[in-house]
Amino acid sequence: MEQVLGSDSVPSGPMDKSKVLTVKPLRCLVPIFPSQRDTTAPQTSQFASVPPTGPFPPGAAPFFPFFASNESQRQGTGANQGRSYPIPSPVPLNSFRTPASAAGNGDIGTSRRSSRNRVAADEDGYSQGDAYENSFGMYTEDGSDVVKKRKSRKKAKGRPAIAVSLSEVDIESLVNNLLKSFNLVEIDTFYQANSDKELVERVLIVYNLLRRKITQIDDSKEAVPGVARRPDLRSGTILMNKGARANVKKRIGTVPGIDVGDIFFFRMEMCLVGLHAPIMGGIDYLTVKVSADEEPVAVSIVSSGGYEDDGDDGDVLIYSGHGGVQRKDKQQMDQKLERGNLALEKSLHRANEVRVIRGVRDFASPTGKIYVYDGRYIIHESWIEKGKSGCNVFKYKLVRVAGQPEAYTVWKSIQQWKDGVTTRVGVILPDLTSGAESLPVCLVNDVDDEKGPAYFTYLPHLKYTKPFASSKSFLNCSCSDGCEPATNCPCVQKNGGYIPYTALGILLSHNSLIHECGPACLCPRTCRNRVSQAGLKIRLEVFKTKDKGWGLRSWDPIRAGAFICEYAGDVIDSSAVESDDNYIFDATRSFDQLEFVPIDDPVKVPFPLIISAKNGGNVGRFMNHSCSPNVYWQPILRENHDQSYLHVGFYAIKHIPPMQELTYSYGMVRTDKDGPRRKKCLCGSSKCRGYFY
DNA sequence: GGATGTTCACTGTG
DNA sequence: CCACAGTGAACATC
Repeated sequence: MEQVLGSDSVPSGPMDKSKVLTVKPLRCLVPIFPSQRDTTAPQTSQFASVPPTGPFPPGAAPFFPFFASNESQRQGTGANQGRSYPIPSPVPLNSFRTPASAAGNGDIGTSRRSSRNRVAADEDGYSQGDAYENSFGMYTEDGSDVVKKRKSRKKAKGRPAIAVSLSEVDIESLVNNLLKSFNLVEIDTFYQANSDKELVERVLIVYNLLRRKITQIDDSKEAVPGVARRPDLRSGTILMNKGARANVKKRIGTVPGIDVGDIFFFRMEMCLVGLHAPIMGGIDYLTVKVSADEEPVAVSIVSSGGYEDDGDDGDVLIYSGHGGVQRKDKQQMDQKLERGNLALEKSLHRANEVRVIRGVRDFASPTGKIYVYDGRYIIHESWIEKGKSGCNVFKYKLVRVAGQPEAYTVWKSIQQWKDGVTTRVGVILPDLTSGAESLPVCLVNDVDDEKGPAYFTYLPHLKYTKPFASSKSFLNCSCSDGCEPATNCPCVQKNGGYIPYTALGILLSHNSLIHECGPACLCPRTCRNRVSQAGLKIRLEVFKTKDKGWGLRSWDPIRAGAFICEYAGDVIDSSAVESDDNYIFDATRSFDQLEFVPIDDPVKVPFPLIISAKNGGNVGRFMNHSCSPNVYWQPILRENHDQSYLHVGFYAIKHIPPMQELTYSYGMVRTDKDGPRRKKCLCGSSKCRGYFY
């Protein structure tokens, strides 16, 4: 009914609202002026409120010198300095980021080939395990003093307190190692304000590594009541204080390094990369100078679901303003035209773009949410409605700017495919595994008329004719309820005292050999330490790519670290490799250090495993190569008395949105002398080597 | 009165 | 359920 009000409020401006509201705005409403610019034009810094060189928000820049000295001081005393692993010393500080301004033409990434020279270093082996693991294994005492300390630290913002608790020292050195590995130690101020894809990705990956690691540590302690269990916030604060963040400068419109469709699993992630700054609030805005006056302008909103409604059109969003809820007693009251609400109002009149992030329920983790960046919207109208309690609520109608890649609508389509409401176009087979997997795997071709890949037998698991023999005999566990962290279960011990996975089956740390429970272990199939044995958890599809044959992608969003599938097939001897076999997985190849996996010693594969999936295999055989992959593999060992079964597990490097192709690096043949096996690479990445194995 | 430092309120989340 | 943190804006001090 109020729609009537809404429709005529467009031309008549804000007067309606001030009439309805007795509240006077915090800042006066200056006269409306037309959007002074075509909104499709790039909006780089028209409203820049922060000069590129500062002054900087407190908490970021001023602390760099401090941390730098802290860093060098720590060099000799850190918890793992005594270890023999080569410290990734001053890091390949590839002098890296000359201010992005200089690279105005966006020619990034061409100078990074040098990471290759690290390959030579790995050839003489190393002890297994990684620095992070080991540095933690030593201290698992309680952290009861941590709580108090964190409070008192708040005063001296960002200053690392004198080490009180051993585990805090550990976290400090873990963080420093991570930051060094990913070249996030002292980010150029301008680059920090105006970032790019590289920085965004590195920040996100470090955030997730840190968060998972802290989760793992928390997990291994017995629950201390009162200790905050929010690794998401804790790791976020740490990175904030260290300045390891991107796009600090707020901006209207597109954020460098963030693509429409990108997904996030925590509010903190969006905060760290400058997509949406408020850690809780739904509306982000900045203040712009208008002659002598200032006014707020909205930059992004998070719609956490609930009230969007408006039927099936995924390009329209009805958004409610904030406020109107008494915090203490949860009393409802009228919303006021201030802060975010005022900013949205201003954006409406200026016809500014507003980024929209849609929160959707995460079915893999019912308590969690996934945030989908759905691109830029324009506010078309606003009005006031009476809420349930009879109080005034602001409503804004946003319409998606045309010409952007699909994002949220993809999610809607997938949901409909799953529900059987609509059918996927181009389906050749609804389940190419014929029921061999716990979930169906669709075979789809919507690009040409090829009817499917060459014949093969679907094998859900790796087939061994003979396991690797071991000289020693392994203990099996007897955890009848499944293995738990912080127990003396032999399988947990083999993993350095931890279970390598979270309760959700997310891999907790990179670069370690994963010891899963073996056939003789008495724990159930559902044990947390049998993630790769539990079958598919992600709804995958095999699809025809434009130019790379068949490929693999997912209907479900995938979290960084999630297990995707193993590489199934027949374990063969190196002498049995046929030259026309395009489905070889060869763990003895050399694998370039992945850019987004910590620069640590890579895991040594304990046995020379070669798998052929030519005649038989699983979905893993369809995953294509890429020089900048979103998936990587790790060896998994399952032991059984004196036998070892080595498996290859695929895990997500980063969060992967639905329908994005899954790729990993096939590696290089070590003795390659420009041999005949080289294949032209079509990955299309800016870092493409041009060929693979 | 401009610059800088401090405190507080506001915002849902996991 | 409830502690949690970034930010803007008001307030305080230089």
